[in-house]
Amino acid sequence: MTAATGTGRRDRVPPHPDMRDIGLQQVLEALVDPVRRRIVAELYAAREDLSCGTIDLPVSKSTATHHFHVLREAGLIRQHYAGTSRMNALRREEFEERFPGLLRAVVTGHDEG
Amino acid sequence: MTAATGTGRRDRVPPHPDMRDIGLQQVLEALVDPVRRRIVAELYAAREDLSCGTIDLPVSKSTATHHFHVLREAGLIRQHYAGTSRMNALRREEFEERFPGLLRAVVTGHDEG
DNA sequence: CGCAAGGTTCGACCACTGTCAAACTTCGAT
DNA sequence: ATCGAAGTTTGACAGTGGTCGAACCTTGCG
Repeated sequence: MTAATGTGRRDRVPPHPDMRDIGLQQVLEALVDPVRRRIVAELYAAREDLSCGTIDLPVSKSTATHHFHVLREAGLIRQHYAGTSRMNALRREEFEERFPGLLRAVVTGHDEG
Repeated sequence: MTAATGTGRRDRVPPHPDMRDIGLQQVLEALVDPVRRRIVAELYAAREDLSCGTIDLPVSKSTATHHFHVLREAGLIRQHYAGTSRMNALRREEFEERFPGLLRAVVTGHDEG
């Protein structure tokens, strides 16, 4: 059913929310978790797509999946498949336009982890 | 040390943490709550001390007390008594120095409540 | 084909946190 | 000295969300 967004191939491309539908509440809920902030920080530093496995996290795979899901729903990352790997990238510009200064402030303010 | 900001009269001045002891985690946990963000936003706009009662919140008094406590512990506000009223003010400059851009980004990104 | 690598889904569990009512404290005014 | 206004403290409760293991699904490859 329903040919997700676009390409038409398989719906192996998960649904990404429009940035205008993202609320500050949702974003802060996403960023309050240290594991998720770590993901964001790594993507911020990497400046390129990273597979889930590339970012090593102190949690199980299923938990990691959960975190990536939350970040995607909050408009922070974009995901797509490359083989069996799921690639992740920050939605920098879009996010910056929607919440100016926020990403930087959060990524910069590192002190734990 | 430290001399809790000011008068020295009674210790009706609650303990305020040193800004250097505040972590990003703590700050985000404080700012993720809509009621607390509302408090911060009002203080941000007011630019002067406000008593707890002045800021009307959709919660009971005891809950309000809790929220102010969290904000104080997170280094976001400074409190002192004036009669039976407890006055609150943002720790603007200090906070800005410790977490540049964060306060503005959060207060600016209003969309809910 | 069959198998391993990389992720996902599904329940279940547990800790944390926001919430309130009730009783209490402190100060100012009557 | 008494009363009310403004907050605080305490205890209980409920919802949420991060966590895991186990079973499952895709894709790439030999």
